[in-house]
Amino acid sequence: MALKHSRQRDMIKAFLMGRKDHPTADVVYMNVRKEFPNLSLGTVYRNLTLLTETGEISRLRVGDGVDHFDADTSPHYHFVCTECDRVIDLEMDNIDTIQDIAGAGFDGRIAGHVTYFYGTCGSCMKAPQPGQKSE
Amino acid sequence: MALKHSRQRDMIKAFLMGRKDHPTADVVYMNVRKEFPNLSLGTVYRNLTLLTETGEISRLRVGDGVDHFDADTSPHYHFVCTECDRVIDLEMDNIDTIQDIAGAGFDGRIAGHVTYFYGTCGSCMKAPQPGQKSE
DNA sequence: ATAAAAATAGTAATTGTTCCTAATTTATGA
DNA sequence: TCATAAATTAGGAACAATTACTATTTTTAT
Repeated sequence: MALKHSRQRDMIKAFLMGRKDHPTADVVYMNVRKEFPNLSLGTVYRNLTLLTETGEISRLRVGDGVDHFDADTSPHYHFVCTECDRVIDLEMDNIDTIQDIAGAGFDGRIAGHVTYFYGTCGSCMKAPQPGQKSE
Repeated sequence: MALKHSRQRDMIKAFLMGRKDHPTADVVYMNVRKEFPNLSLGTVYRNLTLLTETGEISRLRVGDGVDHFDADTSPHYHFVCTECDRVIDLEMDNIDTIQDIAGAGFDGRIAGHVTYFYGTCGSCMKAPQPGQKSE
């Protein structure tokens, strides 16, 4: 089970590191494929899972039914725009105290939490009507 | 489009109200079916969505890839046990200030947030090894 | 160079969910 | 009470995201 090197995995990780949005497996596939035409979607999924397991990237489940991936593994939170569906990094103070608040009076052990914020992003607030759902 | 009454919808809602765990569509289907043998899975999904839209129940996306439903629509948080997968209600103080913390220095408008806590629940902490995944 | 282990491409299968259609139920009101 | 229209249903097909399978190709250590 010793990890072996693979060009595909390198490309996938490099692609993710070059983006500040949070692409889905399909977006990774579509893009990496441009330079690696016979890349397989299964390979993308397998490597995204593998990289998640080794902690090199992280998997984001923001509730839209599709997994997003983030090469920035430092602890931070995400905002999901309900207009354009973009997933945006938030720079904000630590809120780990919510775990203490949640743990008070709870008989189990709280190991972590997942939080995402939603609303309207800056560009959608400025922008007119047209929903310019990006990808 | 005026809502009409339906026995199936009543049964589905009644079933949900009688449970304090947070069943998935399939669990609802399996159970309501016992008293309503020719219930269709599509009907369950459609009504769960409908009830969610009218605000009578709420949909929970805890990151396990399956939607859970909750007849308790009062604002509260959930804990997901990573051992038995149970989704448990938490009684805890308000943490809405996290939205202000997140909003500071963000150029969009934050309308809400979704948070769930995870760890080991009380009964799994007491219990021996065997993963007794319930449903 | 060789051979074992790991990874790949391509495709099939699975899962959770939504969509479709003809038949049935529900609400209305003559 | 009966007819009618609108909403809902059962059942199954369709769909989207993801995982599993398998023969072939790469990688890495000898």
